[in-house]
Amino acid sequence: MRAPYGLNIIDNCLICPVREEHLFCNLPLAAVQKLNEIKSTAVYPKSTVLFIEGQQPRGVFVLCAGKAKLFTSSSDGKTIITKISEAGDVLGLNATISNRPYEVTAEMMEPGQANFIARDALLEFLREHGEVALRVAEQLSRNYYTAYEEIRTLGLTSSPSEKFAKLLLSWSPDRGNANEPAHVKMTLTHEEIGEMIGTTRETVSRLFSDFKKKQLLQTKGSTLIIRNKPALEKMLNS
Amino acid sequence: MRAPYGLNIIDNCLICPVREEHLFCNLPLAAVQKLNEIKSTAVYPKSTVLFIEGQQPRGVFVLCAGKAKLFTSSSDGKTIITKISEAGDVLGLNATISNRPYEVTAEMMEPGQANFIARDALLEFLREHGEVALRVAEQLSRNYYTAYEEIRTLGLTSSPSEKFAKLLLSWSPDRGNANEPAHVKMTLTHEEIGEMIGTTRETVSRLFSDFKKKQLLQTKGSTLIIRNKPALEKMLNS
DNA sequence: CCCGATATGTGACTGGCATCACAAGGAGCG
DNA sequence: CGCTCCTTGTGATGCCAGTCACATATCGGG
Repeated sequence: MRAPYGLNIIDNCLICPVREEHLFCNLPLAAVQKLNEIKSTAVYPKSTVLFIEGQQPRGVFVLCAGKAKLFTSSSDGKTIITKISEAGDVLGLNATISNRPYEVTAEMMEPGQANFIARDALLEFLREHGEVALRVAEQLSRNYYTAYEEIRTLGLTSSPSEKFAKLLLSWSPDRGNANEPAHVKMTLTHEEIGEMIGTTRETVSRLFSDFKKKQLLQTKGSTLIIRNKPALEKMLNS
Repeated sequence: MRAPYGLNIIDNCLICPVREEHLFCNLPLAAVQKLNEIKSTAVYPKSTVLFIEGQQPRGVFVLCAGKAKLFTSSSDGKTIITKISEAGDVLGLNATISNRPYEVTAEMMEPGQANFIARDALLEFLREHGEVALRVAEQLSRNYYTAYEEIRTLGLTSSPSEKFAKLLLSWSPDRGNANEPAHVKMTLTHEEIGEMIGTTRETVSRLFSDFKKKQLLQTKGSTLIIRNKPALEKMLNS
């Protein structure tokens, strides 16, 4: 099956390639089948906005393919990106469960596909499948942890360079020799990086220069080579 | 029944004065009775640390009386207070549910009392009482919202004065005539206020001077009088 | 392959806030 | 009552990062 934007549509959760790894994808067969019934699938082009911060929650989106950025903005235009979501992630869960407005805006960064599950159907599903409700609670507390990481970064990390180092480390694979250069595909603009660490485009640009001069970093097209992980770690304080 | 520190002990959840309002306090009778069995009550003096960020979670604390501050610190000593908890609040829920280290330290700000529920007992209780699990999920998503508020404050609110205005507004009662001065009991030091809005003691002191000069604010002993709420609101950007 | 739009590099300037320093209130306690 | 410790007020100083401005590079679509 072929969709626009050159994607293969995944229309059955039972045979989803990311089924094993994620919240709604690793459940008893009966539950997955039920989920498969109440979801609706759609394909989205780049820059599609799935939902906007402040909207009443209509339901959750399970991202099947593509990346999405979650961000929140102030009225004067300042923006912070709180998360880059990938396939398997569930978007809008907190708002949907608590029936409060979406706390972020979700926007596709590349073409992708998502399953939508309406709020009512989800809540009914959770009431029927009590074991999944606890899983949802666990997912929510994972989200909470991520949020706390962000709070620490924003509140305890004073300098942009430290935040930048932190971000680079979060990108570099955990495993692998610490002293061996790590290669990372970088798909964000300097502007977006700035929105992730709470600084300006210009500062990010200067940070790249600095870090390259200090042999911490190297770029090759859109590939980023992290040359000195231990040195980056030494820059952290939290 | 009398306890040290001049507090009355509340040893039965069934007759707890805050029973109606909060997570574990507004449940079917059978559930409350079960909770009452698995909890253990203790009284804590000021400055007691209930748990420390990074520790493996032992269980949750239900605060029955007194206030506690939740905060996280970096290794170089910088601290941010993320929440002031009051009677009825459940502390350590996220860590306990997800079995990850406590994400904050909880410290009593005044003498108080708390019920402790061990992790194993709590999880068993939740499995038996499925309806409560969903309530827990709701509570977790409320926590998540609070965390997001904090992220917005830290990330989108640039100037200390704006953050300070935000804090003052969060203290002033929602109801009541907007133009009428609101009286608030202030129990925090400037240092602690600084830790709440991510600035220094000195800056907080100067903010008080400024705001008083601008007729926004007035102090009378430890009572704080917010004189011009609309003007404070106009200072916000998010 | 070309062109407009978008992204990036870099200099100059400036202001707000952290930092340091010290003085002066205020509370608790013997 | 007077001591000490904690908290608060306020000046002087310096620096980092935001802002503005403009040049250059790179991307993507026709």
